[in-house]
Amino acid sequence: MEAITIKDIAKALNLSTSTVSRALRNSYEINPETKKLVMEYAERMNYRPNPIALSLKDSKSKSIGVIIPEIANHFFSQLINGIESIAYNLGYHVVIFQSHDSYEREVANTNYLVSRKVDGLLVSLASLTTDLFHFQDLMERGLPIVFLDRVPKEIETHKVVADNFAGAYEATKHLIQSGRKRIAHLTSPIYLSNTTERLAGYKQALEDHQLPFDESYVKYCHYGGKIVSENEAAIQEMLSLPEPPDAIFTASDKLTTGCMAVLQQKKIRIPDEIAIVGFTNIGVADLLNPPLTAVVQPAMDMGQQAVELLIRLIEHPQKNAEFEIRSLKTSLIIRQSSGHS
Amino acid sequence: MEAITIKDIAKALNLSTSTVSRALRNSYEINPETKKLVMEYAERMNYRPNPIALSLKDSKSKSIGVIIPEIANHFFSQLINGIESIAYNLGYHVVIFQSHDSYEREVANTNYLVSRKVDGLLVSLASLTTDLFHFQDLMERGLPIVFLDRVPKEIETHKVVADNFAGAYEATKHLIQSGRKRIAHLTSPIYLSNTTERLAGYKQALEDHQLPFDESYVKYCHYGGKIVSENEAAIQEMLSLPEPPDAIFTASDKLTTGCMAVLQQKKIRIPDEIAIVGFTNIGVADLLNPPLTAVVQPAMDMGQQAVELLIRLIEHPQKNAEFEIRSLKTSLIIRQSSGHS
DNA sequence: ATGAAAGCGCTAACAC
DNA sequence: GTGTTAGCGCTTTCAT
Repeated sequence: MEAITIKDIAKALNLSTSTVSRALRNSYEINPETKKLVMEYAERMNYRPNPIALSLKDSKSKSIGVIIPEIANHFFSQLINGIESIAYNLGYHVVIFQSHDSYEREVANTNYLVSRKVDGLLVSLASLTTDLFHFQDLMERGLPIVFLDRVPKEIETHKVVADNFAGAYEATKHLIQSGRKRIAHLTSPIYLSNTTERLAGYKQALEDHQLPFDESYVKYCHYGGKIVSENEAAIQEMLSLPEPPDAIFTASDKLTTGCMAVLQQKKIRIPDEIAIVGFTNIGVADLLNPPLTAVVQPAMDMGQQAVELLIRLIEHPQKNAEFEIRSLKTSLIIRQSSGHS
Repeated sequence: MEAITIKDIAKALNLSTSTVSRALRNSYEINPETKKLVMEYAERMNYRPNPIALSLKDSKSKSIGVIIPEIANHFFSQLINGIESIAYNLGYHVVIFQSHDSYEREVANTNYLVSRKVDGLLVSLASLTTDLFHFQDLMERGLPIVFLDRVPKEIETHKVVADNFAGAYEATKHLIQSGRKRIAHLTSPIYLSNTTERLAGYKQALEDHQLPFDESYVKYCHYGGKIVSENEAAIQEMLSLPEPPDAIFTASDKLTTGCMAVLQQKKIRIPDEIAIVGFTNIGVADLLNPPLTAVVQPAMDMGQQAVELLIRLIEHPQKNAEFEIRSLKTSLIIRQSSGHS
């Protein structure tokens, strides 16, 4: 186990540690011969600099913290995929925490990551977070943060999101053009940027096609579909309306599959009785019954762009910053659940 | 940003750093009054020990490395879920790497993690790994490693697996009892422990029920279903047999969904023409067309038990060790794809 | 009961 | 071109 250190090399070669250090970093002031000697020996002994010592030295840990609602979710696991791939190539490692959509856990994770000295934070907000002090405070103290997917309006920094408005608009328009008149919207808590933007796209599509907007067709699920009963209740409410919907536009992975499950269990035929379009990155949309029409987010790409921005921020701190908001295109994949003929 | 250090406390309180250090660690040799003073001040200033300095001191990083084939996969993301939850509670953080089932990436990740000084490794082997030197070498140098799910026969250490034999046996038996006679098996490369064990369970079930074992009914997918064409080819071969199968037992998430996709595209009706049982943790098995009969692994639990074993190994290194192999029960969830009437 | 000093591995300012 | 030294934050002998 005992790893070889610069000191060992110095001793073996009868040099000082600084010379060795400089040689290894290919400093111009070192004699080429010495350099060669050192490098070859280091290579031969399989020397690896101790990253912890480096971290202690310049208080950089070459790691970034990621706080997301949950891992076991198609969208987020693809996001992580993108994050890891880029971070790895840029020499950073990634520490992942799940908030499970709880404000308290989000705060706890944030504090922990900061105490572990991450160089920056990548965050997708918990659905129940409304107070942003824990992030604002850190940013003021100079910690780079980039938000992605679920982003706060109130904080100025880089953000990477899907074009939720356009995605929702397209989904709703598609349902309208497939002949649906009473389109409901099953969505997450209104605090989320996602929710607001998707709701706006949905409304705009209705308006542009001369359909009335009816508040009672919009149901917010506090737990974003993770609690079955909540899901069921919301859908039951919709179905109990004097004019029940003939289509539902669902706003997330869990909400979509949850909704399909409830309809299936109630023996409501999709799309005959109710059409569905879901905002989801589920991998097997093709294989569902019926195959699911989906608004797909470029999750990998979102993850990649977010780390890039974060690492740029870490390595070139901006003073009076120009912050970017990147909005990536979603794509509507039409299958049978939307009843398109 | 500037975090408060022990030195700051010492200066503020007119004490030496060592006294402060001892007071904070509640050493018996410190005057209760001083102790109280220090602790209160530390609390008030929100002092947090610098974990990097601690790591450098005793060359423990309080982090564990995880190497798995891929994140964006139901089984593995649940596994990570379990791992993270326990590790977090025990004060460790988790660094995740994906091998993408490539031997080279597995080796590269291993080396990287070791150079980052993780305290231990949790590994699920890449499907193409046959040479285990990179792990053996580390273990001999004293690095604790625990394998899970895809484990090597040749290495002696703790291992956590699903009871693959029983799971496969049960799946196959279920197909037989549902009236199927020609049951094929679509699986991963034979090097994987999983593959061997599931194959054995499959064989045993056939034998116990007086059905012949026919080698041409078993297809190994080198890339485990991740390359569509390979999947297609394997299934095509099965279908072209003089006596094509009337059921397929698939050995993994990707293989299962891939198989369903191919059958669907070929307009082969499930389960009428071909029944399917899949070894998979896919979350929406219910919603598939048809609903999928599945052998489900206790992925969360497997992850949790594996970290526990690993951390135990890290904190109480065993000399002439007794190693555990934990084999956790799978459960067969019967739905329509297996044609059970 | 408290302080001084060394050391974990590395870098960099400052000698020479 | 190379060596000496101090310092990153903390723990831990060894003095007192």
